[in-house]
Amino acid sequence: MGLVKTEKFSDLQNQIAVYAKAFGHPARVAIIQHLFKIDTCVCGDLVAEIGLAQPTISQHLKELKNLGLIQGTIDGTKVCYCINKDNWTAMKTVITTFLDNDINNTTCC
Amino acid sequence: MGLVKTEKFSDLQNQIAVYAKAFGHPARVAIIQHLFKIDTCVCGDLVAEIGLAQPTISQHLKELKNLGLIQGTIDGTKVCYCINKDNWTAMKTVITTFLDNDINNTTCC
DNA sequence: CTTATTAATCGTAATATTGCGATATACTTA
DNA sequence: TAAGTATATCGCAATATTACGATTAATAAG
Repeated sequence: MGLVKTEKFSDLQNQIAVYAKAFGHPARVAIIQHLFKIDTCVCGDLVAEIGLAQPTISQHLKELKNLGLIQGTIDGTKVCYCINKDNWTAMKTVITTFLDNDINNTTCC
Repeated sequence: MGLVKTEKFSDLQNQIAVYAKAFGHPARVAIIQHLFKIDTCVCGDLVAEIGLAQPTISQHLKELKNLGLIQGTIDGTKVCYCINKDNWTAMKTVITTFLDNDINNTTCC
C-alpha cells in the first residue's frame, strides 16, 4: 500500500503525525535551525548552507511553507524566508502536549 | 533516489529527524498515547484499540522498540509493552530543545 | 533588448514506507 | 501430544519520499 489510513485516527493524532513528519528529514531540521540562528529572513543562502541541490531545497521549503511553519517574501529575484511565529507556536503546543505526558508506570511488568 | 543524504547533516540534525519520523505516523502516535493512557503495560489489546491488522501493528511496535522508546516483556503467549522512561525523557529533551528556540525576528522582511 | 541571477516547477529514477495475507514461532492448555 | 492463542516475520503490491537535471518564470543589470 504505502497509503496511511488516516480515517482510522483522530484529527489530533493525524495533526501530530503531519507536524512530526515535517521534522522527519534532516534537511528540514537544518533549514529551521538556520532560520532561528540567523534570527531574521534568509534570502537565498540556504542552498549554500545546506549541501543539497537547489530544486531539492526548494521542495523542502515548499513543504514547510505548506504547513505554515515558514513564510516567504519576494524581494527582487530572491525570496526571503522566516519562521511564521504564530504557526510555529501553535505547532509547538501540539507537539509538546503530546510529549509531556507524565510517566507513572511503576507497575510495569 | 528516495535516499536521505544523512552525511550532509550533523548527528543532532539526523537524531532529531529520526525521532520525529517515529511520530510521523498516526498509528505510532496512537500506540504511544494508549500506553500513556493505560499508564502500565499493554498486553495485546493494541490491535483491537487501533484498527489495523496485527502484522501492521507489530511492525509499528518494532520501529518504536528499535528506537528504544518502548520496551516489551514476554508474558506467556502475550507481550507487554510500556514506555521506556529513560529513553523517552532523552528523546523529549532533544526534540523540545529543538522546538524551544526563541523567535526574536522582529526585523523580518 | 539581452543577459545574468534566483527560485519554482516538471519529469523521472531510486529508495522508503505502509499495509496485510500467509506463515512461522512460542507458549498454554486440554 | 494436539489444538489453541498471541505475536513476529516474510513477501509482496501500492503508494510516498527524496534527489536532481532540465526547464521555466520573473526580476535585475547592463
